[in-house]
Amino acid sequence: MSVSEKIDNAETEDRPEEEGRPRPRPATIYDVAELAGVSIKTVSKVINNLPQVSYATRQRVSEAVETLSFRPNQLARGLASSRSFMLGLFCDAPAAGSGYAARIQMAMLTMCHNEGYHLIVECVHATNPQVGRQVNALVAQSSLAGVLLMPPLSDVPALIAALKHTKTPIVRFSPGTAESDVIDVDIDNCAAARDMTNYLIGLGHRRIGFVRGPLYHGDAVMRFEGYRLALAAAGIAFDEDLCADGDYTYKTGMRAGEQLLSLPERPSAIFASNDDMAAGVMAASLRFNLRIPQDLSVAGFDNEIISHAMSPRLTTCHQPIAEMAEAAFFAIIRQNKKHAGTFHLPHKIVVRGSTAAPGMAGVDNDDNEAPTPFFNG
Amino acid sequence: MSVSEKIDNAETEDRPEEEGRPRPRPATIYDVAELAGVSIKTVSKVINNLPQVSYATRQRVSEAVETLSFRPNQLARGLASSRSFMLGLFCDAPAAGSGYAARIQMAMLTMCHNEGYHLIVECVHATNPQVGRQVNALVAQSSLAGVLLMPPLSDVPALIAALKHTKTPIVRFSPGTAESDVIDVDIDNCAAARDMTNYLIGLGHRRIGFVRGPLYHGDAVMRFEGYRLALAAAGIAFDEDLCADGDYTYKTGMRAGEQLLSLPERPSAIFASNDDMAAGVMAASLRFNLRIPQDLSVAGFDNEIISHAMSPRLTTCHQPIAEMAEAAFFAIIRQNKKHAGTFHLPHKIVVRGSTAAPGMAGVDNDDNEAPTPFFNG
DNA sequence: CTGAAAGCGCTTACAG
DNA sequence: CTGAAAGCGCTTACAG
Repeated sequence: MSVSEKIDNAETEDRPEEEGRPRPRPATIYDVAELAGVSIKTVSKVINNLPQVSYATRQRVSEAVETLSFRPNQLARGLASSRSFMLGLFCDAPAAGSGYAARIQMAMLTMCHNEGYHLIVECVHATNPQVGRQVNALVAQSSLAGVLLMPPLSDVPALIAALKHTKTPIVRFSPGTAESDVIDVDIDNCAAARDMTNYLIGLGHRRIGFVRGPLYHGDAVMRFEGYRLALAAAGIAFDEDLCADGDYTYKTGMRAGEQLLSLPERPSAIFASNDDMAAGVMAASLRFNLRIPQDLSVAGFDNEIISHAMSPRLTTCHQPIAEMAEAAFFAIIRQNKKHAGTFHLPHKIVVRGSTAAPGMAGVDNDDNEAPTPFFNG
Repeated sequence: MSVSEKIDNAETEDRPEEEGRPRPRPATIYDVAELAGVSIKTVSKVINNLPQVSYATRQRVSEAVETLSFRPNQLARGLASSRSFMLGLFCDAPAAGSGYAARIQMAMLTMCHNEGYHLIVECVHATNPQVGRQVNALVAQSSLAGVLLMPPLSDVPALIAALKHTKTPIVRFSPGTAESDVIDVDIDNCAAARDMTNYLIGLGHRRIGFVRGPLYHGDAVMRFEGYRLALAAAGIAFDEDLCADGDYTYKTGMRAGEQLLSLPERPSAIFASNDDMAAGVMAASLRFNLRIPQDLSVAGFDNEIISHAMSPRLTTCHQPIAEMAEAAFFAIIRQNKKHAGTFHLPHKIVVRGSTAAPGMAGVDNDDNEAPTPFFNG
């Protein structure tokens, strides 16, 4: 089929079927080379932005690309170079902590779009013993440029081992365990939880309840640790009775809140490991007829959209999602696992109306907000 | 680096460097054919479950596959057959209505995983005039087996035209406009909103407020239509003053609630087009010191997790997410756009504590729940 | 029931 | 600065 025929056909798409005409096949690198009067090698250089092509030639090729609406076939490219422009994003069930995962995904999507990559999302079950097989089946088959692990997958040794075996660069978000030859991206969850606890202590709280997250989440472990460190530093004895367990869902947060508020001597503040659970605590406080923050201060973690959507709005800890996604992306693309290590991005305590000194009414000041938008920002 | 050197390196990954050993290159179809003593054609048949291979041969090939941990390279497969095992999921920014989109994505992930497909998620901006180019760059390049359009992308003509041009099967979720040669999957939003309105009317409500969703969302249009039809059928005059606008976010729901509750003669019930906005309405009602449902009934739509996570829990309309994903998946895979048309899946009104007859206390009965889980179910 | 050969559309040494 | 050729790992008519 000649180039002109092809061009012709592409145009016929909206008209009724015409016979005797070959079907519009997308233009290939050969078509471009022919139209530009160069070899395919030269075209390849141009579309890959490689040097050593004269300006005039580059220009001519670009025009041909434009004329033919040529788009290099990613499959062929990947096959020939054994490196695809695809990143794998592996996540567990989204039920728990879904806000964080969804925001990371969105931010990664933006990065990929800007840089010409694509994101393959895969659902992997942390507890599946076949996890290694599943990983190989995907990674080996598709020469993924890298794999991003969302918690709690960041801490599944079998998964990481399988991934390392395939030589795929790995980025783990918010891991709780150490691992060699991988890139870790998170905030310092321990320091952040310590900061939040210190803030509550600074307000005058002494009996501070804590709602733990699921301990197979590394970040949940670190946040609990930060809480304890802050108490210790302030000379407040740790009291297991002031701790309750949740799995990062609203419902378990509510149960935990009921448990803590049923104590003979109830806490004056409750710090939940994430915003969903903090929302549950606030719901529980209604049943005890407690005013927030006069009778009970509540703090969350993550700066999820829900933390904004309550009344009073929730004091929480902001994670710089977009920056984390950007760090992960470039670490995986550019450094190709040579620069394994940890990226600790800065967190920020966001004070809103749900916390105050014991017995005091709250102040909910919009100016306290992080200036960055919640999503994509 | 020579091939043998390369092979060498991979093998040594966990052990100290060994010399003289070829590197573990992933097994190819040739390796399998050699080990099984057959041609690659036969191997191809076996791995693709094609007929006309004797049982004994199939057995031998399968063993070789197992022994070598062979996984067919998806890139090569896609290139050779010009059909990949990848589906594209296109969504707009996730801010509004993100719950629905996230749940669809999760359900599609499960479908893909079960059926050996992969999901490429792409962020497309409905208002981007270059939308056609963006689509081509992805679809044409990767021979996607099909593309799933999430609202509001379901109603972006330029996008759909570009997609049709590439001959890719298209599934639209919850579209508001008609389109030929595509597969549509949704519930009957109009009938569902009518059912909900009828339910409120049946409770004795006459002044029923309505919070519209963004009208570039087809489902928002249909839900508004259903509300009006129900009023008309009951002989209740439509009153634009009882309507307010939102964009499916909590915040706009709260504003809409404030607007409607500030009316001289305020509504006894408010039906919001989605759960997030209904939650906003409930928050607004607090500021007016209204008890729910005694002073105000509130209904939402979608049966999002948030509808469960409020007190009282929200009366809403359940969408069968998993069934929608399944219908979409098989429509795209099997029917390959030959059977274009609409799949209307059944909705279900879920009555909870936020609605009651005017002046009456609510009943929140767990048994009213749809027995299906929220996610994946 | 099975094989040998061509081809999918690129990239990549190797030459010049 | 550019070209001709081999090869990535599959599928698919075409033969038998």
